Amino acid sequence: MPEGHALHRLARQHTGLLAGRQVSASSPQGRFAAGAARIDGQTVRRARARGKHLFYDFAGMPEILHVHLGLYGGFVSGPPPAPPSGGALRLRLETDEIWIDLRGPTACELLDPAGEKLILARLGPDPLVPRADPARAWQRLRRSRTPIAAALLDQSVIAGIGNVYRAELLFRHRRDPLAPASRLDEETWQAMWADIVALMRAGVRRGRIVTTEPADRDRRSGPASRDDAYYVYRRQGLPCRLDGTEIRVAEVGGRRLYWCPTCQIL
DNA sequence: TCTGCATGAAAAA
DNA sequence: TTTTCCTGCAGAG
Repeated sequence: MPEGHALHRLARQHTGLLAGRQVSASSPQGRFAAGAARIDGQTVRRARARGKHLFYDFAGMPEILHVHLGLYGGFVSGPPPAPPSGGALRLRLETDEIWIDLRGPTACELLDPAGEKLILARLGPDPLVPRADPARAWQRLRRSRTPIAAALLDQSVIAGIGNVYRAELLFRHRRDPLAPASRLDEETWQAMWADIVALMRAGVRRGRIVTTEPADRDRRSGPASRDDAYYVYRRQGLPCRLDGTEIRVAEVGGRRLYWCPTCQIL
């Protein structure tokens, strides 16, 4: 489930649950045993998200916990008592009031501040970070001959967009996904940036991605089914919502891309 | 119960 | 460009 909105939501949630609290940490699976031992007994300052990365700061130590969920990773949390720690449980954090389990992450490691800086340095602007600078992304896009659909997934261009947001953003702006990124004009890019900021903020509020209706504050839930929540994502073979053309699918940038070949011609 | 696929990205080649 | 990480789910049987 993790595109950028999900990570920002987790950061907010985990800050609320852990900030100012001393945590017990363990790695029943063993793969993060040394790191968990270092964290054990520390007081959490806060959790932060940048793109699809999570960072946890601690009050009494300079190291930072870095988590990247990748495709499979996920958190589960709840009130005590914690369930038996079976399976590949990479990290469990516990306070008197909450347990948080992390399974299957691509990255779960302790970094020094320089290591964190290295990761942040290779991330493009994150639409969910206030005052993030879309011009940094524009400087990359305007010179890139790769398909716009591949460029949008490149985290060093924009941080936080995943396969759902890229397909939906391209549809909403009628862009041919296979056209070179450099074909965009600056005005279009600014409109796309404003749109992805609004879409992802709505995603944080709702806890899910919905691109087919306005980001209305009062309608937290949105459409009942996934099919109604998207214009093109995973709708291959179904009729386009706007003109009825069959939605297509192809591998672009290493992931499956969905688009309407008649609506998206700009 | 089994199989294939999935919202990601680094390492290997 | 391909492989690997190795979880969870939906759909088939």
